[in-house]
Amino acid sequence: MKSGNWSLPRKRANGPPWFSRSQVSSTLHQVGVLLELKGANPFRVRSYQNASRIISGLTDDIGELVATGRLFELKGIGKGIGGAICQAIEDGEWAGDWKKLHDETPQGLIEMLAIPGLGPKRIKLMHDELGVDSVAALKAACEAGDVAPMKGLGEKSQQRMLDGIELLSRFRARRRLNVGLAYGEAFQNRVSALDGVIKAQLAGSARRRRETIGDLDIVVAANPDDHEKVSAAILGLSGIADVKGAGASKISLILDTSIFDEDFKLGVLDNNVLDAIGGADYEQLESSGTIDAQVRLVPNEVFPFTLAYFTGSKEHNVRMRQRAIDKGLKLNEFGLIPTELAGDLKGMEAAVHSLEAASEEDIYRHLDMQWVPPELREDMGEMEAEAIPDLISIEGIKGSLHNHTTLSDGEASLEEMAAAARSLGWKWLGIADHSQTLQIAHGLTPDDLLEQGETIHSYNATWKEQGLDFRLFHGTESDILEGGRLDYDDETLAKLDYVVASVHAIPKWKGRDEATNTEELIKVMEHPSTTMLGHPTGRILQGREGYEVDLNEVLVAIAEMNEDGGMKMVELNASPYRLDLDWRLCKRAKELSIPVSINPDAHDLRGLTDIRYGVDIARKGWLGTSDVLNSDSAAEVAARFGID
DNA sequence: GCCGTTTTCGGCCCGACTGTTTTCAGTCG
Repeated sequence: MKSGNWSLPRKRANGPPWFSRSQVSSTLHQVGVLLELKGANPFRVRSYQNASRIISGLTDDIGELVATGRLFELKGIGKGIGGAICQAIEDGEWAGDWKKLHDETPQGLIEMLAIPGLGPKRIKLMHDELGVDSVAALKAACEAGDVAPMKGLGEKSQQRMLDGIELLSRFRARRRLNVGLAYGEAFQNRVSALDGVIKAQLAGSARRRRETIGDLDIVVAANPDDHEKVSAAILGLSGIADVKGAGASKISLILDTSIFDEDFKLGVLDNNVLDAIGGADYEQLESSGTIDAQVRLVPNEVFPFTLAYFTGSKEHNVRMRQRAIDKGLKLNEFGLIPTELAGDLKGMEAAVHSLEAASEEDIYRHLDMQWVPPELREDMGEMEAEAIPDLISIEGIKGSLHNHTTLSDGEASLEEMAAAARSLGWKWLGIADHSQTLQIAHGLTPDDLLEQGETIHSYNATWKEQGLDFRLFHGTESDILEGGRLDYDDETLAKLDYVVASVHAIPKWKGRDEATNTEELIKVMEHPSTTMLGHPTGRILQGREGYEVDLNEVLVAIAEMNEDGGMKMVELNASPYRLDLDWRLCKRAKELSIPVSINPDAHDLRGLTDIRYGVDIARKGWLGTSDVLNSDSAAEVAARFGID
């Protein structure tokens, strides 16, 4: 989940609150992991992980929760954890035993957790018995043959650890949504086409549209008589680099890029992104990449249960099982079984007594619930919600703002971008090239910018005459300069349809504290010409963390500006390298009635189609048609901008 | 560590697979 610095966060310059919500959440997560490595009671570990998730999903101000004592009303926050949070927020001091845990645990043990097939118990064993305290030390111990003779281990375990270390060094454990989905959809298509397969569907984090995906889960329905045949056919598919395990109902594979029908290509990335993810070497690495996949083979009548189970999330499943238990039912991957009929029967044997379900909808109905779209299954409010909203879909997208052309650092002309947007069925397109300060991206001078505006207006006039239902909007992606200023004079800005304000001087912003960054973002949003905040944290997924900022505070400030009839928005940057605004905060924007603008930030024609990842994340953030600017007609967008 | 029409200790979701065992522990999802 969280990566990066494994130390307790330092308190901010002025408080209380001395720490932010996200700092508290990641600290709880870390303490949970450290406890696990220490061999603590697994339920105690779970309490910390639970609390971490609860805190990360909060929208209320944490300082206020502590001050009012409402923190303790949250289910899952009790005397121990809640007390420690209060102490941290009010006094700026982390609990003594948390500090001790951090001090006593070697950094290397945490890194070892990333080795596939190696968990906290064995890591502790290696540390206690062999003094292993790093990935390198473990590798040396395996190569020296010190691991195999240990009790409960053997040659194969030792080799598995070496394989795991090799895999870790070859590729990072998680993949971005676009890459994970590309593998997943290719694999699903191949499996679906096999003889004897009734249906095959991607589950897991890919189906839930997490921003990164660890491995693929695919659920396959086939008649039991065909299972052996189907299993053999799957193992015979091209695109399989290795088979890690194969049982009667589960096959564990490693896929490589030969699963794709065509060569694996990344498309055009902007330099900012490319730098953060490792430059030109990255494409090479990705094109020789692999991904793990788990296949579950089940009879057709069991399929909905298995699909729901392996879609997860784990947290959602725990809540679902609990709900089933409350109704005298037992829910697992084989069925939903009345407890008195289940008795001591296990797995498929108990499943013959299951309530019937033709689809996931039926499972939820048996539990008196509305079907929950997979994107929402994170135990982030979906279990308590009175109604599940109608989520935005790709069909509801009529256009997007924040796209680039050859005038700045894009690779397609204005005309080409407009034509590509029309071919997607869009009714409008916004062009927002970089502003003058960003010279590395050929930021536009005021003259170039205004000339681009003239061109756009003349196209619009021509299309209107021709009766063509398409319109361009003219904007800029203005850099946010020192002191929260925009990058053009007010007179120039006033001639634009809209302004996306974004931070690009990332190192500078990362070198400052949260309060200053938050203040400057609010300042720039207050400028009358600013329409929306672009990629709000500047993060590059698996490349770099964003700058420190209290986005909740920024969103609240934007909402206040809108109270006076303003129409300020926030961007959900749809680039799979960004997906920023984070989905966890989309829900917050919705609560505050701030329109979210899903923007592909396209630098070429193919880049426009990145909108799909933005839609995925918007759905994950509970956004419906009315919450998203992109579902507006051109006339409605114009009205929001206050233009004809 | 959290929770409780179970008010105070006992339970906390559950199954497959692997490798090591000869009945089970560790890992994963």
